Amino acid sequence: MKRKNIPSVTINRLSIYHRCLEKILETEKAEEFKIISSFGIAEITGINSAQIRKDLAYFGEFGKRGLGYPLVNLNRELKKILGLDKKWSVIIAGAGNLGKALVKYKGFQKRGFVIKGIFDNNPLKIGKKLDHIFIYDIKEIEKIIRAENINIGILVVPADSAQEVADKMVAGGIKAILNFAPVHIVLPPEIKVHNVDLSIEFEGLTYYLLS
Amino acid sequence: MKRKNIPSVTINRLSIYHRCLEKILETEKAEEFKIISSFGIAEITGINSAQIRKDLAYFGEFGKRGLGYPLVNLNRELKKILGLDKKWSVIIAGAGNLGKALVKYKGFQKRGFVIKGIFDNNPLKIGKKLDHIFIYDIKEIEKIIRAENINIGILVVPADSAQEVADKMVAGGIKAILNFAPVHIVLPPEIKVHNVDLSIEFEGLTYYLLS
DNA sequence: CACTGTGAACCCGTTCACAGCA
DNA sequence: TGCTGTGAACGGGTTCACAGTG
Repeated sequence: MKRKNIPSVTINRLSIYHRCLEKILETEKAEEFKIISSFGIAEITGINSAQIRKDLAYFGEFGKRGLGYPLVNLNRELKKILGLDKKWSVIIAGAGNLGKALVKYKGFQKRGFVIKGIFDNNPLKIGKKLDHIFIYDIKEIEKIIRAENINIGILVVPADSAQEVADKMVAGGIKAILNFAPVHIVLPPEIKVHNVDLSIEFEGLTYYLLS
Repeated sequence: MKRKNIPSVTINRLSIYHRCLEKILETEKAEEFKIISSFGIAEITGINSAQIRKDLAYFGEFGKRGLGYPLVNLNRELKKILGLDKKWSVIIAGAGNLGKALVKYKGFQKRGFVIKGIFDNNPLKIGKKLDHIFIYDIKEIEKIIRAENINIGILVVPADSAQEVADKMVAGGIKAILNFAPVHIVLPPEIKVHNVDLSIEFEGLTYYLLS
């Protein structure tokens, strides 16, 4: 796969296109021949149609000129590109409020993400279950990542311990981390890290409320 | 305030700088004269030092050449710029898992965000409390936004009802919305909307795991 | 000397506009 | 005719490099 020079925002948008198509297929009962144009997707997603065509063109020629994109086929291609045709093993480090919410979020299973365990250092939580998922001692995280061949780690621990836990994840052989802790964590370049920072989103809003 | 032409990513970074300074002041016991350089902040945040200087320069000359930025003063300025020296009234629409997690998240109070109410359409939830915050019928959202002069609405409802609830928020006079629902919502241009899309973050990771 | 503030160069994603094709 | 695919222009954020200054 020639996965080079593709802007990461493009990947984010592919994810939006995919969800858009899924929604249509869900509601309109999969008609094999249905076609959607870049303008149609633009209408729903609010993204510029030229942008959509360019994004898709990075990965192939999925459309038919004069018509548009075959809905079912494009959806399948997007799944493949994003890796959503596979199962992914996930663990969650941190059994706090956000960790709980993520465990219970049903959208993940639907997209092929399987939560294989939760980790915490609180003795009151260790050994219990959260929505049928076992809570392990954080000390075991490295071992279990290796044993279960976990792909993705979700960091929802306090900022102070984020780096430390991330290091353990990497030691266990994890390849990607979604970091909710509000700190910059430093890891080997081959580890893919995405940061989700809720405070930033809030503080961005208040800024604009002042003007 | 000359709040024009400033990239929104700059605002996000200001928020990071602010948190960085807060952290230092917290741990090192506020020394009024302490100075930090753009290189120092760069070290901690992983952001290019020229970038940091340029971001700060949008809002004034806070530093001293040859020395750096006075820690306490810069922190105060950032607070002012981001509007974190004020109290903000917030409501949450949707008492699901994520809504619950947000209510319980203590970082908000610390930053001046006061949650004034939660809204849901589930009769089993209406009238109860979540972490001392009352759960109202979603039908009352417009009324209460107006009565309580709410600034910010958090949308954590299902995608299907996101637009509808957002419209109600706007009708009530809300000025900014943080949208966790995975749909594109259309609102008047004067309403500031930020989207937080967790699925996108996950699907971005799986893409990179394939290459 | 060290570090800020900033014009200029650079880089890269977005948008335009249109040739190509069903 | 209608819409894709794409080269080219555009726009704007990032990085560089250095003058300015305590």
